[in-house]
Amino acid sequence: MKKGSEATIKDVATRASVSVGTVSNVLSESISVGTAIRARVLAAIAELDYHPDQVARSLKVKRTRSLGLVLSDITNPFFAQVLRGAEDCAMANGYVLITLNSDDKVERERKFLAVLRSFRVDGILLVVAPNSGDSTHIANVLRSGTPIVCLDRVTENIPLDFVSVNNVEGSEMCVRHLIQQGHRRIGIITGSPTLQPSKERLQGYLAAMKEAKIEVESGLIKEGDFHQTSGYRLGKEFLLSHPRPTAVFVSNGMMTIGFIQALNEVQLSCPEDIAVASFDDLPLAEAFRPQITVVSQPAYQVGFEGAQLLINRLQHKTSSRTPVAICLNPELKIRASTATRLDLDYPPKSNGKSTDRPAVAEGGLR
Amino acid sequence: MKKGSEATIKDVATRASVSVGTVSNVLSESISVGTAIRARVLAAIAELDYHPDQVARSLKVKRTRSLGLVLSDITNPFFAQVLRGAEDCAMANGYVLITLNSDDKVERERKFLAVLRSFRVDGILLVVAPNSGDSTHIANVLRSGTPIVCLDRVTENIPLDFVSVNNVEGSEMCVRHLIQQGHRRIGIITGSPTLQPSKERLQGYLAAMKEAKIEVESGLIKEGDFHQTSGYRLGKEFLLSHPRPTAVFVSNGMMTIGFIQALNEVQLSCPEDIAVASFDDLPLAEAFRPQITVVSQPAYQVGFEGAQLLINRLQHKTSSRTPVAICLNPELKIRASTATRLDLDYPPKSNGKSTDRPAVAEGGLR
DNA sequence: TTGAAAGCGCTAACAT
DNA sequence: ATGTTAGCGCTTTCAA
Repeated sequence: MKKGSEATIKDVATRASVSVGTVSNVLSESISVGTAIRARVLAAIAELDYHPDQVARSLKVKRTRSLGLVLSDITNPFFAQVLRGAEDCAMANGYVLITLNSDDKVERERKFLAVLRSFRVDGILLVVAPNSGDSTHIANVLRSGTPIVCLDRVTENIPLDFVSVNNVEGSEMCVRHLIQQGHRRIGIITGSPTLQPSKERLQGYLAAMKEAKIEVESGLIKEGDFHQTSGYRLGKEFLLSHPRPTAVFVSNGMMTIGFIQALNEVQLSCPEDIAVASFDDLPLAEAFRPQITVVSQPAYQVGFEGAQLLINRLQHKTSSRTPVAICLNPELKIRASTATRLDLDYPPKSNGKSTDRPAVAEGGLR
Repeated sequence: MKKGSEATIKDVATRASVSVGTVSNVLSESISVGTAIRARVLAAIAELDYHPDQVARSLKVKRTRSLGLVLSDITNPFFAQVLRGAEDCAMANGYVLITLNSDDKVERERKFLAVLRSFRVDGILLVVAPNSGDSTHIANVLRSGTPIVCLDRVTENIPLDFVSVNNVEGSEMCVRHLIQQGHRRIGIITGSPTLQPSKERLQGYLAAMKEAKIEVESGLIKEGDFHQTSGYRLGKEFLLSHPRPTAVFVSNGMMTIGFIQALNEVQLSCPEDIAVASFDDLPLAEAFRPQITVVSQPAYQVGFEGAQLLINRLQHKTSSRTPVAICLNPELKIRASTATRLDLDYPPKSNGKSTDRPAVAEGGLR
């Protein structure tokens, strides 16, 4: 073995005066080896600082003990948590994770899947980018024999294992809560309409409104893209509109940051002038004044269970041929941003309480 | 080639009726191949959906085209940005990134470095965990011939390439700004004293204070750990202390979130009652009311330049044997949280302005 | 320009 | 219990 390069199994064998097969046996621990020889081999391994070559091993055994994780953007705290969950599960099972950020671009997704195929990852965790119906690149991966587990969103055409959160129920709970607080004129900032969770959260909103027999004007639904800037822009629109909604449900955390920013610029206070609730818990949701009511997603768990599902498939512990769908429950955390209870009598008596809420008096309670 | 597994170069060769060597040649594009044959090979590749086996290739060429990134916690927005920078640079150069979260635990770091060695990554980007002087695991990686570039922090004993931000200057600028605003009684919440950036930020604070000839009482320095909860806990301590500091410099972003939380619980307003400045820009620093004055770090660039440096080493574009140190400049972004200018006359006239700032009158301006 | 074949480090089947 | 060896898919010499 030359300095400046890794020792090989052959170096170890030579130093311990045994055959490579024997070294391999002490390494694998499945085939028993004589105690004396075993000790010699172990000593040689330590002395040479030998680290088995996974590359060579992978070529031989046709498994790399690595998983791919393609997600939209690690900068989003939700996905950072998903990653931690997936990593913990992967490491616990001896797998290593290769993470790639698709930025929700199909071209990037396509390229990254190709890269992961070349690297021969054993399986892939995928947060699909919104695609325009063409998912041949995904189908091709499957045909090559590499299992895929979808996280957070499903593919349109291909039936796949997938782990997600009950978005419909989450936003339904949340909007129902707003309604219970007396709100009728409730706005929503949605994500891109091509994204599954975005659609479902809108759906939950609509369901809750319908349940309460509240008609939804089109102006109350504004289409964002799950990024901070759209939350800011559309927040501004809502806040400056007449009549203003009395409550807004922002359908993800990044947009909520933007919304709060808008709220601060306009001179309105929350929850007196307008109530706010958000999908996604954020470390800062509790730091804001007021603290934000949120639908909290078990993000870490999404990653962990996804990885577990994938690994089970790889080890054939999951026998069913049909896709497994795990749907985790979100949790509504009611905080100060929706604390004000609107008066349900209409028209409101001039008791002074509603003087600073013209929007409510004008259009909130029909 | 069987269905359910990847096609090999041999499959392609057979289908195109050429030798594997020829297929390899069209793939590498370095050796010219007859146009007709070339076309046949390309067709076969497409038909078989062939993806070259990087594992086999790596074994042969002794390079995996993968890099390792060991950082403390991807949940911290700073590191999420670092990752994006490193990934972009890596992908642009045909490398794939394997990211591992050490949680600043040496045992995890040790294990992960071993994993990365086994996976034969070509190089490693490392945000070192605070170690107790023992960095043999790092030295061993180097001896094996794998280059390491340190990010954000340096190792104590081993001279390594490294990319970081000028922490001393950053916090010095910031504290100097607070002093210019008339503050004298300035508190600081530090990170773990074992962490390089933490030490340096404290150092900058001390330098600015010394420069202004302000004596620093020990009570003004509180030791946190760069996590949200310590910012909250120590924030509470500061805010409830008598005399209270008139300004606090929180030395990282996570702790600032906690600090704001504390600020909201105590009935104090910022910047009137107390000014706040933070190391690390956060997406929410601008969303808070008031907007927070911050020392913004070029996090993305840290990752990008680090990866570039590493790749240059791998491709022998960086000839120097001695370690390269890149130190990026942070930027002070002055915002509303430090907007109030304290009266510099002492003792303050009873003009009503200072009545709600007993701490200033009592101990701030000596 | 193209083909044939050695060999990268490892595992596993087989031989001793 | 231990040693020997073929071969995983590829690149790269060398020969044709």
